[in-house]
Amino acid sequence: MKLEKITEQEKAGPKRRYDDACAVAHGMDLIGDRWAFLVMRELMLGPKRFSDIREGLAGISANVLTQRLEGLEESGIIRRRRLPPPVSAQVYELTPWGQESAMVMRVLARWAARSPGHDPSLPFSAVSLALSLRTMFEPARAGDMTARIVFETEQETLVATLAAGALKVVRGETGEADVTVAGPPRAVAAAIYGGVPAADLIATGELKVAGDMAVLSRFVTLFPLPDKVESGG
Amino acid sequence: MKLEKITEQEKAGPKRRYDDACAVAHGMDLIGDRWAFLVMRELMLGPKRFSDIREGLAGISANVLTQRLEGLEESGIIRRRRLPPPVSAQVYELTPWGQESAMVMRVLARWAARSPGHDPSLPFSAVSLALSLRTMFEPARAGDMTARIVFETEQETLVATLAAGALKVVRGETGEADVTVAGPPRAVAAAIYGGVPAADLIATGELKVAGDMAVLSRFVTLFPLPDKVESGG
DNA sequence: CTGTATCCGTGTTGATACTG
DNA sequence: CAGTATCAACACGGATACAG
Repeated sequence: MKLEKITEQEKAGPKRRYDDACAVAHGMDLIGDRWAFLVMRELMLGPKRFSDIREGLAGISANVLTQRLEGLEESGIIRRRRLPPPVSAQVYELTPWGQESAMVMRVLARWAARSPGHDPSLPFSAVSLALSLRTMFEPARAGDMTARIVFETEQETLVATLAAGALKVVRGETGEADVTVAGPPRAVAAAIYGGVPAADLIATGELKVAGDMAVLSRFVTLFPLPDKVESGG
Repeated sequence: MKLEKITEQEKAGPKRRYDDACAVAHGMDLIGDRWAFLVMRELMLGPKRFSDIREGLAGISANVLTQRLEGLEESGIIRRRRLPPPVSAQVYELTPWGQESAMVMRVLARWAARSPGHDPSLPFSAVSLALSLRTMFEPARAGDMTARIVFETEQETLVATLAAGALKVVRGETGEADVTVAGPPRAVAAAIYGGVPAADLIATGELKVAGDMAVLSRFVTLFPLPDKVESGG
């Protein structure tokens, strides 16, 4: 009976979209489905496999992730690629246009960071840490500082390279560094955004630091958060 | 039996949020609910009443709009205000912080406008037209041009003021203008973004124009759309 | 007239279990 | 590892009825 492959859903896919030519509405059609934008976030540092995406998205279920990946691929935001034989795995990656959504993410994050309802005590992943560094970096504060800092978390290793007033944050690459910081992303965030002295975090065992502490001490001052909105709104 | 007003939902409001400290996730908590960002869009030109918001949002139902307004107010993005007695009506308006989401909207719109899936033939409102003008305006093309153009649509009257390389688009104000354009937002968009000569639109009766046609002819060239992504992605 | 509340059919989401 | 199947809970949209 499976010969009759009924493809009803193909012909009438009345997905719930906004019926609006406005580019804002179309933008929300693209990224507004639940989890969609966070799936894109997970891919911002490079290609990932299904399971790795899922690991970074606490709470998403497999079927929803499948749907979102299909939708994002259909929209041209991501593509799936099969890695060459040595590792026979499939990965998802942003298309060039998909990568340009980084600007949307950045502006949204800077706006949302000012929200009275933003709760920094919630879970925080390595990918989020990397993106937040890119987002909150203030070149003016860096001056001519040069540094290479490695962040080792349970999930990922991040390398931040500061040179010529620009900051690059990528994942993976190991290599020599001025400082190596090991610990959960939350603890790193506490040092950078929470104003908690690195020494305290080391003392409590939350962070382990090897290398030039002075570089780290200065580095953590380069990421000022935008001001919160006053209670009046 | 209605004496026992059970308020279970109040104490445990397990609204579906992302459990994530990442500012991107929080941003989607704020604007990601269906219709939420478009409700904000409707308020970008100034305060509006419930019914007027709803008119700009074809397809939204009254109960959903009520929920969104509550949610946005609780988030500190909008506030409700009661107009003084002469007009005993309630209006909704963006808070100062809510207005700053205009930047998010702008970047999202510019990114989404490049989407292969963007369909400009869908319904298009006066608010969307106003915002798109703000979004796509290219100051470099304006040079030292000065103009005041009035767009009269069925729903709203918009006034675009170009001076000193800056464009202001507001609603309401009538006043003298170099050109007055009357017709549906779609037709105006066709002239500005679709490259359709204004003369054609006048000939077919889609637009009515009074005043200096030369000003209009130049004005429509100031809003280049970002390039679409090539089919390859 | 301006919202708000309730009922209801339907589609989407999310948790668990399961298959290639 | 990479999804699919199933099912319960919820959100959405439409209609209607109600309150100021």
